[in-house]
Amino acid sequence: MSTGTTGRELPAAAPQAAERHLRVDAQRNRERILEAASTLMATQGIDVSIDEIAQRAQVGVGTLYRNFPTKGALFEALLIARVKPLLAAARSAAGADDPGDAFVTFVRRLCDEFADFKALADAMVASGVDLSVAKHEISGELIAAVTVLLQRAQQAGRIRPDVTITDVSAMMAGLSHSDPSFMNPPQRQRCVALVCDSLLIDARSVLPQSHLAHVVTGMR
Amino acid sequence: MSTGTTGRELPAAAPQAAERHLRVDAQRNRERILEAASTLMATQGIDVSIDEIAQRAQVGVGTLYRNFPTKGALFEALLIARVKPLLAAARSAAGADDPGDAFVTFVRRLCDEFADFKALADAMVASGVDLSVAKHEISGELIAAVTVLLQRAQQAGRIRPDVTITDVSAMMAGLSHSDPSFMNPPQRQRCVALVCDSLLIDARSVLPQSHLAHVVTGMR
DNA sequence: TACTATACGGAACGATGGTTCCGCTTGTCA
DNA sequence: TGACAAGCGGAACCATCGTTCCGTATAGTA
Repeated sequence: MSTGTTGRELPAAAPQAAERHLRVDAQRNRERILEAASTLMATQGIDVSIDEIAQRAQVGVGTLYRNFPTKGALFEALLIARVKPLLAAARSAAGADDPGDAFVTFVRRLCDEFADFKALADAMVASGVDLSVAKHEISGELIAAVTVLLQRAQQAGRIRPDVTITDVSAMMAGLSHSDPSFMNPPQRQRCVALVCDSLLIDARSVLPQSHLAHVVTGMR
Repeated sequence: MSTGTTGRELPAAAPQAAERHLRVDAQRNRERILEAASTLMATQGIDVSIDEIAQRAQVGVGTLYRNFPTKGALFEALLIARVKPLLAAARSAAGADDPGDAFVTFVRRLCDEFADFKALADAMVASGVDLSVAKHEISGELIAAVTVLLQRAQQAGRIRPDVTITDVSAMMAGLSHSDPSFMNPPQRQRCVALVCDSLLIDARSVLPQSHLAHVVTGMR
């Protein structure tokens, strides 16, 4: 997929490194691009412009496109790097002693990740498809892992049995809004706690303080 | 414009419409524009292009701009028309016998509205600011009315006391996603039920079926 | 009917943003 | 050190979209 139609051979975003022998400056630039993109997508999400990324990485847009054939490819490369540890976490959580707690912990982590890297939330929201229909391999694996986690927690009698993985996905996507004006990280934590309360059979958590502590906004 | 809950008149839209004496063709075109915009924004949200609206209304873009100086103005005119009945509903709900049920009913209606008119959801999400900080007058009134409704329900011991209006706004905004691939109306209803369960002190609703066309949610 | 203020249509404009092209630079290797 | 493939930068291209402008059409009126 994504071979440049011009026949210009490009190091593919994901399965590179091994065969391809990059010149040292090219290697350095590639890393710069990834770092810049990661930083910017963390705060601005998918809406960062290519120009801005290239500028921050101190390369020209041409260089960026030599490494990643489209904006989507760059985006995906970063996303996969983010999702992989989540996948591992979900799998290990599924084997935990208390699947109920493990589930809640994982959901919390997922939402923290959204807060740390807006692009991830954007991906889940804008093309929520990816995570519920397993369009991409990695997304499919994640959703599969979370499904197992959810089932274990339900079998253990901790999560209400009528909740589906689609419900969970949808709620997570809902919490992914990153409009900082009111869905800031502390607020998100409160909402996560509420959502978890609704999923758990016998829980009523103490809501974390809202933005009084760290965040200064004009509200309230 | 699908749900004919009540005669939701399309707006006379602007304050100046009263004194201005429009030519009959101009009047007709204005109505066509509002109708086209309403239809398109219901499904596509704020992202509809002006060209598309003008085309559907069978007028030129110039005509559209003569009636509404910016895209935002047109958008706002439609939005106000949508929010007004909601405002009335919130106010009347605040005086209901059982504020807890009234609160839940209102929240459900709000989400239905999102499903029927994506632009409303977009407004709440993209500039969620409007509803939580009362940037616009009508938004401020709505949030004030819902605040009263929430407080009554809390005083009646139905809604957990640690929940704030900001929590409610944030959750509502979260549920406003309209990616039809997985946050379709039936799915949204399930999520609304879950959210309501998390807000209520002593409730565990029966989740509506996800694939049925119309659903009855029984609250206990 | 003739006149004119009002309204109309849609080409053109300017901003934005992703993508391509190509002349120039530089790392690498013999 | 010299040659050249690999890599670089960024102007230019193209598509989209909100908005403006202006020559033309017509409703309303005398």
